[in-house]
Amino acid sequence: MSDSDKSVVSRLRKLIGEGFYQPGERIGEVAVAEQLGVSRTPVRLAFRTLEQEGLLQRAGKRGFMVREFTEADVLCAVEVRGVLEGLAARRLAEQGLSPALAEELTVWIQKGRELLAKGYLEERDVDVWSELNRRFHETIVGSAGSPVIGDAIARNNHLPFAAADSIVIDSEALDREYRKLQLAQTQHELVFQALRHGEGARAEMLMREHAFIGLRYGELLGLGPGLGQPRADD
Amino acid sequence: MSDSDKSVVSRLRKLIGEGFYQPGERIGEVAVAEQLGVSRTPVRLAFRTLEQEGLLQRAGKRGFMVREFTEADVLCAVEVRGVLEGLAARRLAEQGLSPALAEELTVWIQKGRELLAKGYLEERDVDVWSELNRRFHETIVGSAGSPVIGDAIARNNHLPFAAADSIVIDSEALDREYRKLQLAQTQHELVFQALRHGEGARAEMLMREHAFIGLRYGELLGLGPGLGQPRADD
DNA sequence: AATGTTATGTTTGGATCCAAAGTAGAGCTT
DNA sequence: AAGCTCTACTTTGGATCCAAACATAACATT
Repeated sequence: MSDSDKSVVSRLRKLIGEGFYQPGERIGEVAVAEQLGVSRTPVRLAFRTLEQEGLLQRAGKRGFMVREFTEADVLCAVEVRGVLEGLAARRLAEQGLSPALAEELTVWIQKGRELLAKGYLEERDVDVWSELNRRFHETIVGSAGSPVIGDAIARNNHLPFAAADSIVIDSEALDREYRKLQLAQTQHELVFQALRHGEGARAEMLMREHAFIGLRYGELLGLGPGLGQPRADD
Repeated sequence: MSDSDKSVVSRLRKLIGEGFYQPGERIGEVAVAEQLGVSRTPVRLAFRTLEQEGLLQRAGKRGFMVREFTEADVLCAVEVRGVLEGLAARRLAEQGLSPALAEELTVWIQKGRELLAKGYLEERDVDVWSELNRRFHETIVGSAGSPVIGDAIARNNHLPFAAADSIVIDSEALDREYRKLQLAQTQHELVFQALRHGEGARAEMLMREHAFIGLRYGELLGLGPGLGQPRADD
């Protein structure tokens, strides 16, 4: 995929994620091509990619439409990531952590501890957490013995609300986010503990539960049973 | 996707699955276009689709190559299907089976019983089982409350060895296949039982284990610890 | 007036053309 | 002789052109 081709896909992904195109709306090749200032060819290629990613779906015989996602879909996508990351964690626990891998995971655990040690959260901490969180998850999934699991997770993460780094959202309420990240950090440490001790089932269930943190921790803070907020970063 | 476009994708999928192109081999647009008797455009579109499906991967800066799959990948893909179908089953058990759904599942259970009642397997029974097995799985996954899980499974099933209907293989050894299908039928009935009683965890674990049937039952028959055989149907 | 048929317009899919990027090979220089 | 550079060829990506399919609207017929 060339740079500009990739750019068409990601620009389109961004536009869809931002709700520029209404869910259910028919989306034409020419319109998008003009909008993005390219010819129809890269748009046609991008449509196929986005169809596979699940952001677009066929609109009858002709053309595509923006896929509509319900709250149930969001919940399901998070659960899917949970079971897949859980599978990765269990496999990793069963095959045993190599010293190098334990070292690697310790790094991200430690960075998390340092980030939260000062007892509050700053604006710029958000990116740091996002990065270390991503690396922690990537390391586990990438060490599960086959890229197949990671691929499945990556495909699921194309749904903009399902990705693991869609946790941190509200830069305005940093104290609430701090408590959320504290819980996330604890969960990371528990997963690591289970992995080190070869406790496959425990690692799996912890990882599954961890997936819900972006979704359900709001209830603990009295925000109601909603779905949390849309993600901030991309 | 037009008919011929779809045909290019599926014809390519078939060729790759049959090992016509060697894993790791660079695959060029012009070569494939000539081979299939179409222009480069539909081939380019198909390559994007197959890349998303995981059958092709980028070969450096230029072009694609056929993805290579190890035994570990095959095992992982089956496990991925297991946890996803397990998730669907658990959700279904937790939300409760509607009478209509129980009725629907009973049909496929019953058809399975009838198929196996005569005590042996005939050549033409293979297709019948393949169909009812597919419908049983589809019904469960399709009723899990969101298409997201089904999509994830569908994407995983693009790996030719991961699909649920890749169970039945060896039309030469029908007595061995009969015993395999007997076990599969029992597992279907146990899953159904768990679903009816709202036993989410049990339904999940049964469904997970059921995923392995195409892979591991060979060991029970003294065929060695291999991966079973490649699938027969498409 | 209502329905069916035809014609026109819109949109997608396939083919071809052109440009850009990359790779390999040959020749030159040190 | 070895390494570097320049050139030519291969291959991919983007744009445009043409054909086919589908939808819509208008007109005619019952």
